[in-house]
Amino acid sequence: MASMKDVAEMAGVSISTVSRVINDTHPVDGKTRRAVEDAIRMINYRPNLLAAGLRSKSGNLIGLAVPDIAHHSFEEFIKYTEQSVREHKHGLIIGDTHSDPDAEAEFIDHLIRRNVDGIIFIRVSDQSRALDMLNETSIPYVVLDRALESGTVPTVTMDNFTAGRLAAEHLLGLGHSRIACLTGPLDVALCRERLNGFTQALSHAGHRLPDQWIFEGDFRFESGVRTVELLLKSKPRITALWAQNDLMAIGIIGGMIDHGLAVPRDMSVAGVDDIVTCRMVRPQLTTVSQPFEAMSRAAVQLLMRERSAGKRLTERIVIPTELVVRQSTAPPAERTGSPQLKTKKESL
Amino acid sequence: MASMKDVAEMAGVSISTVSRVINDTHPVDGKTRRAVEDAIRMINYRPNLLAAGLRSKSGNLIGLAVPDIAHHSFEEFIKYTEQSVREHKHGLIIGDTHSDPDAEAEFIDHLIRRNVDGIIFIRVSDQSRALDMLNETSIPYVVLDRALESGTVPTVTMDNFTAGRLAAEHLLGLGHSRIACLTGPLDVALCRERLNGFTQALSHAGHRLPDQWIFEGDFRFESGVRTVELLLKSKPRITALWAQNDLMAIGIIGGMIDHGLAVPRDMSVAGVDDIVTCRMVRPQLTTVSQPFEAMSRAAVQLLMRERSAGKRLTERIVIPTELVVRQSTAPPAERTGSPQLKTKKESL
DNA sequence: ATCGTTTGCGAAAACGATTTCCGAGTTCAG
DNA sequence: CTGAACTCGGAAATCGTTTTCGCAAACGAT
Repeated sequence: MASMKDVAEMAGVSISTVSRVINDTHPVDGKTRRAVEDAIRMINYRPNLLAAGLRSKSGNLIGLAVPDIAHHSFEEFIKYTEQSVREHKHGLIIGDTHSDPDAEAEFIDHLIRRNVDGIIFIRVSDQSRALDMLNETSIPYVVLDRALESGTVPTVTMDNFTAGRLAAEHLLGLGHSRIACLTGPLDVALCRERLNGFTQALSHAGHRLPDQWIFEGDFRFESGVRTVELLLKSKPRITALWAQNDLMAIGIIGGMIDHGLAVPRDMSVAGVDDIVTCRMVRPQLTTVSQPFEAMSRAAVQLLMRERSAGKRLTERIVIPTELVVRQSTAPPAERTGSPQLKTKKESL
Repeated sequence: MASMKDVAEMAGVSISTVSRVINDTHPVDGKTRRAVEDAIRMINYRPNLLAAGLRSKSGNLIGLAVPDIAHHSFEEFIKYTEQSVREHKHGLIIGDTHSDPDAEAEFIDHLIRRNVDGIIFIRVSDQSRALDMLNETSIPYVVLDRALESGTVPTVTMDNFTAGRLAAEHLLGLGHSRIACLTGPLDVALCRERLNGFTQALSHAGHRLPDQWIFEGDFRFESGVRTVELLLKSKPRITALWAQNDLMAIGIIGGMIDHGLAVPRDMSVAGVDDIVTCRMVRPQLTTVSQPFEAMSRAAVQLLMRERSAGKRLTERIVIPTELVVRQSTAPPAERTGSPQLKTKKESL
């Protein structure tokens, strides 16, 4: 591989000058500059990023820690983060933590050793060692999608409160009043936040959300399926359900179909995220969008700003969200006299 | 950050010895070794990967070039590749090429400058510049999932021929004889390979696959939806359809439901890949599995072997596949006298 | 005419590891 | 007892950049 030295020799200048031409870090005479550029092209020179990073203490890298790479709720974060990182002329190094603190710490250790310029966490846990490790360095980091309790960590989240409110208002608007909710793990702040928005909108409309209508899930498809079983057992006669993410909502739909029930006929279902799968299932899922691209961009930009500011910023960026109406929600069916109810195998 | 020098001083040895302890590259006396290890722990020393990589010409990195990070058919490749790479104590740097040769070349350039130890392509195109660039270096690479025409490139693929055969045999076994196929782009070798296995199994059973029953798609969900429109226009009276990937198969199911048709009642549908979405849609999709994990592991291992062999290997690894039967396939319905046919809005 | 300031460039010192070379002491076979 | 081989470890070169320092020439303002 050709090195700067080769370029310098070929162009008849010093190594320093070559570096200056490449990085535009100091004025260089037009003629000299052209000579260097020609030489670079001539011998197909590629600046070595390890050497540059070693000296300048910037690996030209961003790290991305994800709890599960193949999880549908994260794939778009990964995609847009990569895109944004690349626009900033950096590389993206990705690590799957499997939600395991040890794996996470190991990955962060690896990143530190690589002189990364910043790290993005998707859904780090509150008691993660990783953030402590990073606080001993000067490496900027951002937590995406999950605000932490401690207010000192920079985060980028969607407007979770409004998400809950939008879902509730949509269902209320269709005429529903007996509405249940399938939440994520309630020890996670964003779930409580979404739930707050949801209940507040309900109570504004004069409705309550009794505790028996709140189901706690784990954000995975199976949660939704299992919740249908619970519903069939307790038969709370609800007419609509809002799941706090799409995967669970799709699980609800699947579970209902498995029991001979139909959505939205027998129950309206809505979710959160607007993952691509929403358009693949039937009925297509009504949902509140997670602004994946805007959030990813904001996270990368925050990192870059933090780097150039040279100090930790503790911003909490909140990206607005909106409702996407599709097929899984409709006005509540009349409970009696409806002919199809008679042919149903089961009912809620 | 502490450096080797600090460790050496603290342990009262030379830098070389510290390096030898860390890399186990030369015998070191037990006492000295312990002194060094203590010092390392004491000052929380982390070897710098950039410095190490610069000198040893190994970035401890694997690059992964993907046409679309958020595409469901790839996400499991990404996940398992990351896992396998990490087991080999390397980092994974990921790039989305958007199937664009320029973006791809730019990413490869970036990787070369980082002294990566190997590169995995998912579905590189035949006329990609990237492979030429790499052939000028000594960096090993592997193409995952799509065998190239030119036999000199190391590849890891599933057994595409058998995939086609398994799909056909399954549908034949259920009693179908009028079976259509929705292929991927037919200029792609693996699609023809799958089709060959499919048609061969059909003809072994004494059936033909007429040209009008072969539809060419692009591996995306919308292809499936669109194909249903075509089927409704030409009404070929087929009873089963095999799509060459799950996304298109799920599109078929969606399109049929949109037209008041049901799967497998009105048509059996099968796919290829066994992505997680298969279990989320209703009916759950019968499919031929893509062995994501085995393929990813094989690709990473091939890279590592190539590195230690010190020369290009041109292996073509083929991983076996198997049929996964779920709900979207069933024996063909009787075409006449079937009561539900009368209530259908449309029919194939 | 003089004194700063800017422009333009080279020499050389980092950055933090690995690797080569070498030398001193031990062990062991013949 | 001797030479070869092995064990252990230090000094120094090296990887390919960036960055600091210094110097000379040109420039602009007083």
